[in-house]
Amino acid sequence: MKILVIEDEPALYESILDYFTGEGNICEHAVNFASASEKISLYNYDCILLDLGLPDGEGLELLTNLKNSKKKDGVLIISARHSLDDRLAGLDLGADDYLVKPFHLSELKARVSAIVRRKNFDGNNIITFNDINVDVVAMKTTVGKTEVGLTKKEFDLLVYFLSNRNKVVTKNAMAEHLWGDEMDLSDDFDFIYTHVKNLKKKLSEGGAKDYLRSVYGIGYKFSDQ
Amino acid sequence: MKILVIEDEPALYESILDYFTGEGNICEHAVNFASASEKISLYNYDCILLDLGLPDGEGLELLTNLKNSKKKDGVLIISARHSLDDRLAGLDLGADDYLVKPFHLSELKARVSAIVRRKNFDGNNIITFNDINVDVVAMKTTVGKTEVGLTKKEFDLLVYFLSNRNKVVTKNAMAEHLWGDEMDLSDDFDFIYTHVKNLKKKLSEGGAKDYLRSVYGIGYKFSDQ
DNA sequence: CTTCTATAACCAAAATTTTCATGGTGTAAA
DNA sequence: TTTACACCATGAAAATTTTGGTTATAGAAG
Repeated sequence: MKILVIEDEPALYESILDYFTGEGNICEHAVNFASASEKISLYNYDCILLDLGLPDGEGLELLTNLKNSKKKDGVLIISARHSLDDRLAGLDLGADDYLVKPFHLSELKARVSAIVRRKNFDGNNIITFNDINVDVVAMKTTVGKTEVGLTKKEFDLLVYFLSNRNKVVTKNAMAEHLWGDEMDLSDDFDFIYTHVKNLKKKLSEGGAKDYLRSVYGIGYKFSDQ
Repeated sequence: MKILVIEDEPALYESILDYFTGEGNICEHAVNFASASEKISLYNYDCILLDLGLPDGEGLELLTNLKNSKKKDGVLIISARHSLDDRLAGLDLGADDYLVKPFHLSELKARVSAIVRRKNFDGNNIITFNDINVDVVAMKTTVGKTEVGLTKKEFDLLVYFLSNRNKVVTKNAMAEHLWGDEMDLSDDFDFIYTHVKNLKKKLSEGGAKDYLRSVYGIGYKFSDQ
């Protein structure tokens, strides 16, 4: 994921950059209107984090320019101004979301992810892994040309595996992803085995190879070998 | 990976401990300044999770003491204080990151992993030693192009050897790192021999040279000669 | 009411970790 | 040099933990 951070306050942009870089994203950075404008026109970003209070220009103008071009980068406004007017002005001009300072980085991340998901699944909403195709919008899964009917949990599980292909996913992570905070992590979640088993069974009935391996003591890994 | 959780609120530290233990890590725990201070001085941790609001002392002092010693444990501050000043104070004293409560456990895990990666592997997921490659995220080990399947203890042992390459590691240090304080250090841990043997066997079956030498009366050394 | 889905409970199977017994090896002192 | 002894290596078996598969039940959806 590629992100542009437009922000002049060093303490803030450093922590944002560190954070998103640490998450494995590509981050760029602009401290003023001029360099931001140049970067926006030259490159494409999955999401632009835009601070409204820039030293040499009005941040909203960047947004106007962006929208006048054909670009479709996501825009998240971050600003200390918390009046409703500012908020509406930003959203009216086509920003995807608005976050008031100060905020938690995890909050910021959640918002950015939401924007990117919304944008990406709009056009290209199919995840592919060899002969497996998953349409996340139509919630349809095919192996080769045969469709396999998955339940919701099975589907979520598959999407999670596919977006973490070739990595070991722990059972904790699976539980947190599929069941969120409702699930007490000290509970046993043996029933994950049942969902995993059902998913494997349906995939193999559809004719897929056995991509999913268990990693003893840790979790699972979805990969080629 | 060995982690120390310094936190006095039972609900929170229990879920953190459950989570990280479930991920296959060694976790220890302190509820106050005194015991935290003792553990920090006696042992080494990959990462210390430090809550600033302790009942009997100022958490930041622990950080100061740690930095004054030669230790290089990673430190992640977790705190309810979300002012920028608090944040900067912690980072100025040498903390590696700062996370504001409340947070998601997966978020915490990501931060801890990032810290450990940065410290131990130059921010890289892959550790290399001649023909040996270890991907700590995919949990995959290869010698040349052949993959060798290691168990968790073997894997941890190898990672520990590789991050202490060309140094002699004592058996005590190995035991402490792989088993933490569940293991009474007065016990004999002869079974380390077994794990070492199994690791050596699998590596040599994969075609690796015999990099691991025992150092009589001390421990082992993983190196070229 | 019927059918499908999600969770629970249970036991069997598999993998890992630890224990144990035995013999070999390095070191230092006699 | 020899000897005693602690240390290390190894193989096999026991103990423990984790996973797989079956079946049962509750609850939602149709």
